[in-house]
Amino acid sequence: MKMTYTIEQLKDYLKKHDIKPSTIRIKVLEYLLNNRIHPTADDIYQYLINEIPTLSKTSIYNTLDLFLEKGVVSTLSLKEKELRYDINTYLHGHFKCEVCGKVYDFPVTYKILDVNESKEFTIKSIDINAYGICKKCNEKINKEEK
Amino acid sequence: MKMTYTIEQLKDYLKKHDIKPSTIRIKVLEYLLNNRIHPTADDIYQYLINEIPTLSKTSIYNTLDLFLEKGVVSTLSLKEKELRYDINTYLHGHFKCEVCGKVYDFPVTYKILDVNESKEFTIKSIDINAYGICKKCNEKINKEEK
DNA sequence: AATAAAATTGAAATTAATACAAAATTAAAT
DNA sequence: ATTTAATTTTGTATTAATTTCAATTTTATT
Ligand SMILES: [Mn+2]
Ligand SMILES: [Mn+2]
Ligand SMILES: [Zn+2]
Ligand SMILES: [Zn+2]
Repeated sequence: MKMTYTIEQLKDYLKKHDIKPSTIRIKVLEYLLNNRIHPTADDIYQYLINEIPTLSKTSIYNTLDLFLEKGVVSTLSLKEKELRYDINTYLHGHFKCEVCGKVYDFPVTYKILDVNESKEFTIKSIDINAYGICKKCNEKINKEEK
Repeated sequence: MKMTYTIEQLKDYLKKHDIKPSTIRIKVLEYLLNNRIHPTADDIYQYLINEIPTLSKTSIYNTLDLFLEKGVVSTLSLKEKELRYDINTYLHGHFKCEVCGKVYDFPVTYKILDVNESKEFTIKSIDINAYGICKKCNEKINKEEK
């Protein structure tokens, strides 16, 4: 993991979101900022257990629930059992490759928000989740076929 | 539940989707066609257990998995534990009211498919899920406030 | 240093979904 | 019609992500 943020920066990030900085919270935030792979709670746990041997899974859930409440993360409910977490809370779409399992971001134009014109609902958030095959996997498949 | 379909119609519906009609499959299909509320497997089970006292939950899962495989239903992965099923497999968006919990359909313009222009992914399906407050709940809240 | 508040842990409970073999039903073959 | 094979349904056990919650540890306050 690239070390891109100083402890002070991470602490400020949390404070700005009305979260008291603790060791675990800083580590989880650092992981999320440096690993933008839409990790699951377990992904985060498996990585951090190396750094904090006494770490419990519950602490990861506690931290992520708090982050969610304070708007530090958003969740991705893709068609899989585990919930994923995203440190990027700005409007953007997600694409899951059904071959390699990776989840990619893609830009979403404001056109999509035309939906919001509807008088029926007050929309607070929108998720746009696409499924298919990514470029890399497509190329691999084409190679094998020829 | 309004009886809108004859047994023969239900059988044909299944046959057209390459599914052998059985009692349970017909009943599940009938439920899905007459109750367009995006039910969970348990919703379907709780209703049908009254009609088929020997019914098992596994049969509901088996049936829904088969329906999914044959394209009779699509699934909704909203930010909740249970998966929901939709007999409407045409492109449309979903709105979940965070107050009453109901899931509504809304039309999706083809604009959204501009996303598909991307050279990075081959998109096979798109889910558009919105969250917020529905009209009914909004009105109720406004009344209480005044 | 003593006390209170907050954060973390660990074990147990919950629960949607899955696995799978046995039983029951339906279809095909004799 | 009876036997045999194929399919469907059931029931039990298992899995695994998440939740609950009381006990412990850490941090902040007096
Ligand atoms: Mn993202
Ligand atoms: Mn729908
Ligand atoms: Zn891929
Ligand atoms: Zn509502």
